[in-house]
Amino acid sequence: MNETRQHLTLEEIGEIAGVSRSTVSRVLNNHPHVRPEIRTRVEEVIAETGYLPNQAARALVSDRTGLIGLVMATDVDELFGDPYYSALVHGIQEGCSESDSIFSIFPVYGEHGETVVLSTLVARGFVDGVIITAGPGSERLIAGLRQRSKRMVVVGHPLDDRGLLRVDVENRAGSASAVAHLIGLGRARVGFIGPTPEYVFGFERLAGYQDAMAESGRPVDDGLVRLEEPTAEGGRRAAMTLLPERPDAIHVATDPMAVGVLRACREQGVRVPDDVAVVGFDGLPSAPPTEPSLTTVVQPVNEVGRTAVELLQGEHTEPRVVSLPTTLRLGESCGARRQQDRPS
Amino acid sequence: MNETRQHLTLEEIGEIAGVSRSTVSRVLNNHPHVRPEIRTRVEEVIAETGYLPNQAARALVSDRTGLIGLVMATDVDELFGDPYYSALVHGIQEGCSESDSIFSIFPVYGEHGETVVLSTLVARGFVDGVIITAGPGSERLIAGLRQRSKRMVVVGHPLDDRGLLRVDVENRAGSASAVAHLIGLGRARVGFIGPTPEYVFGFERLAGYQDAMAESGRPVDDGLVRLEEPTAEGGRRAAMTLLPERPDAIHVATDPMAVGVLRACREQGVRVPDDVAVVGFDGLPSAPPTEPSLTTVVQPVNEVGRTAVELLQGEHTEPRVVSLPTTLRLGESCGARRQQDRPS
DNA sequence: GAATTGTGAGCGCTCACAATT
DNA sequence: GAATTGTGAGCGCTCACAATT
Repeated sequence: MNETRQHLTLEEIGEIAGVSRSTVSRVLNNHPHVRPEIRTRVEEVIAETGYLPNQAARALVSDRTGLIGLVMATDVDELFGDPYYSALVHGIQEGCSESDSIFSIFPVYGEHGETVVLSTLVARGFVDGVIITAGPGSERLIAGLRQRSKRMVVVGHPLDDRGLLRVDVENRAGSASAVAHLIGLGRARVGFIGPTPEYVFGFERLAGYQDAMAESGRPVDDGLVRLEEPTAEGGRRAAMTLLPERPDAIHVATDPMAVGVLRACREQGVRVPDDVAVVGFDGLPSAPPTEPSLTTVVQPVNEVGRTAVELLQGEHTEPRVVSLPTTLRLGESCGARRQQDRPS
Repeated sequence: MNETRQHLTLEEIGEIAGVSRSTVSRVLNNHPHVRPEIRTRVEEVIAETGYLPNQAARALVSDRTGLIGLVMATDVDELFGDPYYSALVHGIQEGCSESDSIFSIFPVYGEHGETVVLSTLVARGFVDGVIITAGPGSERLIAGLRQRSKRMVVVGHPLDDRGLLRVDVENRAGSASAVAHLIGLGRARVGFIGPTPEYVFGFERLAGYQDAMAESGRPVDDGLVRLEEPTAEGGRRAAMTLLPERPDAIHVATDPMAVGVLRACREQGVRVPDDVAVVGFDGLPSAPPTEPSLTTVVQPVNEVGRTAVELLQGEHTEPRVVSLPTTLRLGESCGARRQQDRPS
């Protein structure tokens, strides 16, 4: 049993291989200018001894750890089970494995946790860069990180977006395309249901709705707009007060809210898509299916994750926003398919 | 704007405060033997400058990082949404914040990821210790970590359990108590549905079932035992072949499987608990509710997480298993409540 | 003489440069 | 003289010890 000795050093490996620590270091880091037979010998010794370089020493001199951290300021119970995080983590994983970084998630809990993350984790040492998602729970953390972190990429849109390196999706254009689609299907009274104002993406999606309405020459009727908490229950509540206004289409700013809207329609005997067409926003891979299936604006969360890693790796330190385009995915809830099915 | 300078050192802080780097270090690490006024002055300078110690340098000399890593060998899509991980992460969080460690999750993907974790992460440097859950997907990783890691705690029971520091729950006693409960309610033909043999906990829970049957003097009828994949669908399949044997009770080794069993009963017109009593195993906080509500053996996953951290912090390096007791939580599916409701 | 402070060395690497082939 | 190797210094801390009050 080739007992891996606890603390071999470069120096000792060099001694065994009959070279200096520098040469071993060169082999380890794939530097050129090492004679092939020496390289082979050193590699053999490394394999035999099971030597692994001390990361702390490496980090001390190179000021890099190779770690990328996703800071999750949300409560654990929420983040587990959230299809958005699932997709985002997936994308970040891909990005990290392409760039040979190690991906780690730091679940942050309470103010104490925030302090720890701010100080120990990021500001001095543990990670080369940090990815953090925007949202009401992370505003303070982002503010704190802004001053200290060498590298931070924010996913989404925090209230205070000054001077950030950000990745986002085209919320406004995405919602506009959804509403334009509904209008194109002949819907006349298009409503909007979205989250309360602390969610910036909700604002942007509302703006997209207004864009498309204005574009089509329709009056933007604030009576057809409802803002609620971005959950299924919030969507249901919003729909309960919106349906009496007799909309014939609703653009819902998040899929979970759209699930609530569908539920409200069922409860009220409103047929989807016949009476009301519904188009959501999110289109996450692991979201549960709905009945009828949901037409929705798909945000490329996987791409968002990969892009966040790329930005973190890149050289640019100046503020920058990368905005990724969305796509409209047709389901049954908007009535488009049915129309296609009809003989023309 | 008090621009945080990028790389202040202990030495520089000392210079500003008019003391040596040693004194600053003592203040930072709360060592005794520092004159109060000096301590105050140093603390002021630290606060003003926003100084934070370099973690790499600290780790290099102290051989500790303060990081504890949860290695997740499962596919991300699975682990997100799994109530077990959710509860476990919660417990580990609590344990870490009590012991002033930083908690990080390392999602591992594919063989490349395994190598990275083995070498870079654990063996030399990044984390002080590693927590990893047992399961078919993590056997190889555990084997690899076993030789290298200074500290590893395995949660659950891997096939190869030699020489490990482990935390587990009392699977056998828990299942035995469930079955004893069913027998005590007057059920005569008690069946067992559990996972296929690569899941060690399934074995143990089966053994508990057999214990309780033997204890009550009943024959252990293998015709009443079904092993399937540990999912709702697996549970349903198992029940489909077990129900024709006319059991009047079933102990199901995992709650997700029990959900499938309930579904099968519904499909077959078998009433729960009237015709068949069902007792599950898991009792996770964020598991979705069932109809009827499930009587189940509750494993203290939160405690498991905390205990894992404690073991990691502790001084013992000799192999050791901590086994935490389960509790039986009554729901409607076993018929106990109904009996209590009856006038006696 | 006990409490407080500073000095020297060293943790294990990487990098620039000098020394070797 | 170009390719290859080794030496010295230093990254920013902590610890043992010596020196100071």
